[in-house]
Amino acid sequence: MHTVGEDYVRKVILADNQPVLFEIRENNNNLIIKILQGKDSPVVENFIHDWFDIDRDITPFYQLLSAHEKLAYMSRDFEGLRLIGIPDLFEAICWCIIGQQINLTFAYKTKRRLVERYGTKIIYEGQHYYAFPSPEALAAANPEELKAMQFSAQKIAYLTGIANVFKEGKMSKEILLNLPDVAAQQKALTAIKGIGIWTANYTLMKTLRIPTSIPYGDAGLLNGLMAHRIIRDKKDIEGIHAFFRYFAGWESYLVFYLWRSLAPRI
DNA sequence: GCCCAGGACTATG
DNA sequence: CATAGTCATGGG
Repeated sequence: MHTVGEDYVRKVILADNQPVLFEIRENNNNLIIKILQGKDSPVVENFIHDWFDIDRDITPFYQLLSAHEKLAYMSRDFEGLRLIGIPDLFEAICWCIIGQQINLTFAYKTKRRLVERYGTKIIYEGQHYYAFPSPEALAAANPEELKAMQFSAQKIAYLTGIANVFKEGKMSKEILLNLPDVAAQQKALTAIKGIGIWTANYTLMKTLRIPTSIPYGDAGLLNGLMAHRIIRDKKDIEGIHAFFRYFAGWESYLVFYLWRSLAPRI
């Protein structure tokens, strides 16, 4: 979904239904945005603000983090890391479905096949860049092709079903934003086949950036808590809640940092 | 060969 | 409401 180089990242998004390829570089604590192909639009800058959570002051989180006996190292090792969001609700949900109960390496592999087959493509300097498939494209996908990409029959049904829900306008970011509270948003999401509480919370955390809506029970999260000896038993629900209480308001950031801690060290 | 993987659904007590 | 069985397949 994006290409990372030595000192840049490139990504395609749809702005007014037209693909735009942009590049971001860092220069003296500023981000330099360059449109490589397509039409410039405020949508691009807005997307980047949302994607990187640019407008948030994360110093309160760092105060909590650096005062924590087991996690203080993160404020140095991961200095400045922001919660990378998934601004597109449809993409966030699909990514959850793809990743459910399979290892991440395999999940990325199948997602890549999906994107390269049904996504919108831009070719720039011989390189191929893709935007995530639209609900329409995925709704029209051939189940046999999806099967060949190693999606299970269940996941094919979920993905195409959700694509149709979006295509028919029965679910959208706007619909979620107009609901009164998080409980109502969770309910609206889990009413859709294939979306359980884990997917609902992950999505609300990554797309709407609701700090308290985190995927409790997530395999990676539990592993992160175990690795840092914050809990000794994955069923220690009370221990997990007590830990998150200390980081009230920054729960989602904590989850993101714990996931980060599990990634291979460079 | 075995266990686990950034779960969800359905059936059953 | 809580638990068990099922799906499905790669990665370590």
